[in-house]
Amino acid sequence: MKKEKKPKKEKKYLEKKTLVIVESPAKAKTIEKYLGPSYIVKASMGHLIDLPKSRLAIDVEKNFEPEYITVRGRAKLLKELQGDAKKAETVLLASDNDREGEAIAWHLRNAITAKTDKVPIQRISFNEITPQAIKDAVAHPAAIDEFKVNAQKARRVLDRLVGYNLSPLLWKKVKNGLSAGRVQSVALRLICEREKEVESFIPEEYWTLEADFKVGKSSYTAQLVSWKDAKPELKSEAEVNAIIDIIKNGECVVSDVRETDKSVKPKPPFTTSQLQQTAANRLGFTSKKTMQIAQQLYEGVNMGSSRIGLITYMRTDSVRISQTALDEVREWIGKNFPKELPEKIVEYAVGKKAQDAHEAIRPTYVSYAPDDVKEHLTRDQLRLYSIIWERFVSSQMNNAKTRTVSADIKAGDGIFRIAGTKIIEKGFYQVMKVLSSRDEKGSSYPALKKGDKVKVDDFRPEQHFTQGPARFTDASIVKTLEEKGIGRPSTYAPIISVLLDRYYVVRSNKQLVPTVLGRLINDMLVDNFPNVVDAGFTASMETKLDEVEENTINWPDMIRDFWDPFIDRVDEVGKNLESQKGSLDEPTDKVCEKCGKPMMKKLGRFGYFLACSGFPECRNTKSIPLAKCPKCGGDVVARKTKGRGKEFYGCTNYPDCDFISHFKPLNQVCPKCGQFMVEKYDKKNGNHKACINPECDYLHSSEEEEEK
DNA sequence: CAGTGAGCGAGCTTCCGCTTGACTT
Repeated sequence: MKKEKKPKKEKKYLEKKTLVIVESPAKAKTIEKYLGPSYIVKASMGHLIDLPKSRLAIDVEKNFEPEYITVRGRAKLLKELQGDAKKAETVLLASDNDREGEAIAWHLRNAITAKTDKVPIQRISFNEITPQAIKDAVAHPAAIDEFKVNAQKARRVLDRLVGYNLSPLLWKKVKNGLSAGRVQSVALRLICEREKEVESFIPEEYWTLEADFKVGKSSYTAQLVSWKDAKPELKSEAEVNAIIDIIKNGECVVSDVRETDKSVKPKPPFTTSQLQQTAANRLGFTSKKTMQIAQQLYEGVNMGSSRIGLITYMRTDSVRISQTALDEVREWIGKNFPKELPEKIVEYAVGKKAQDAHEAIRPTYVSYAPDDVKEHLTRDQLRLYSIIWERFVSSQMNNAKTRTVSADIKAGDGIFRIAGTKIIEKGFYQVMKVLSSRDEKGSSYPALKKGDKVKVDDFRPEQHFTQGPARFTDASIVKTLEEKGIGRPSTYAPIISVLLDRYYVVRSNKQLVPTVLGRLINDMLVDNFPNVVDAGFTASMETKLDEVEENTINWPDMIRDFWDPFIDRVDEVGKNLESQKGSLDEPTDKVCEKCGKPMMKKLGRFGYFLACSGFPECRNTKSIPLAKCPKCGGDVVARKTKGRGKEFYGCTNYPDCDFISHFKPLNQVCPKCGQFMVEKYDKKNGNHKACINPECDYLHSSEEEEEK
């Protein structure tokens, strides 16, 4: 509203400035502070120019020339940057120092030179946001690396060709709206193959034997670790009883007592994948939730009067730490735990596949310990910040040391062992609150001496079954993808989300379980495109991209080698493969209440539903009944909340009946009270079944037995 | 820790990788 002369003055002032363009706005703010008033720093917020979404936009006849357009919704920002560039004295493109960043710089340069050829444009790069690193970068501008840009172009074109040819094939053969791609289809394959292993696993019975030994007043429980000089392999109760019979009346003597010290190293600071894994395992966060909260910590939290970014950038594949941060953390450790400060900086190896554009995820200021900031954070923010802070600080502290005392008790031909472990030098554990509660407890040492005569008090034989492979979780799929070089820090969480969105996979008690649809798609892809939906495909792509980057091969040649056989195969499968449409509609034993025909289970836009098999004559549909409502006897069905689309379970008689639960009903009735059972998960009991009735305490572990 | 609440039956979907707000079609 105020009209003053200021804008004009400022405009003139801007003319003399250097325009710096980075990717992230939070980064822009920090860098502007470091560079001072003669620089103006703006953010591109990722790619502004890309392939259009609505069509292939690659001319396969003309060397795979991509047709680039301004990304929808980004025209305004691009114009603004072009305008700023025109006014500026120099433009420095400071997008991330990796393949994608180089491409962003290239697109920006092209877009700016299309408007003006007066302003000099150069590329700068840095791998950490510290005043020194930024000043160094500005002092050494360079040209855009065209070969690196070509490598990104090749990657982009390849992914587009794969995704936009395989997906329509699925629309034609299975169902509209489905998708396939170099990354998501491999992730799906991993999950499906693991499921097959889970299914084909046959548990085998085995037994362990523990015995209680009495020594004076105290009693020790020891485990049989050796029988006739070999590891005991007890397959049945009879075998265990045979051993018990032999040794029950014999003499027992402590044959050996050993003390072993072990050094425990702290873990390296977090990369994105490690953060997601640890947050999933320790805090129960999904990858998506971890990234959302990390973003909040990165963007900053209101602390008193100012807003402070608490962590460094959260999408990184590197464990590298800036010298500034190392100096700071060593000073902090020296002040607070002087005995735990190592002589030298602790070094961690950066992964071979890492592009290393950013530092590890660490607190921006070590001096903000979790306790100091807790009143400014939500519970989840605090928990995530705590594991980041602890992981970083501990990574530069001394090792911890544990001592294990183990005693062997000889009983006939058997050796029973008892061991106790304690931490004898706390080292880095001293800053670990969230992470170490379990490790730190330890157990007491057995007070036994060699030669002590002991008496068996009791035998405790126990039956076990070998455990099959575990299904993937957010943590383990991200770990596996990273190990295989599939996906990037910015995509790990979205990969899981897309598999869930397509109904290829469901999450059940934190486990990723493929659906019938997911398995059908996977079988189809593996049968017809085994070399594309394979981790090896990405590995060989990366090798070739490196060659493009070194200019030893041309990117269109690389694509051509892949394309010719691929498109032939796509055409062949399109012609010859039988359509699977409708094969996913499962018959059910439910009967349509309108016409009496059986109902079918179908997958629609909003998930599974029941539809009358008399369609289109009878258009009756309904939600899938999961259980009987304990309040009114109606059907309990899955619903989604309006906001975040989180699933919950309610009665179809709503609003007449207000029954609701967020636990998933099982197809099972409580033997104690007759209400339905639900899946629950908590730290204490793990995955288990429980009765929905709050008055009823029936509960049992799902590990106990498989009911047929 | 509490609170959570359509309609789906067809045409226009989809990739991977960067990054954050969200012009109203």
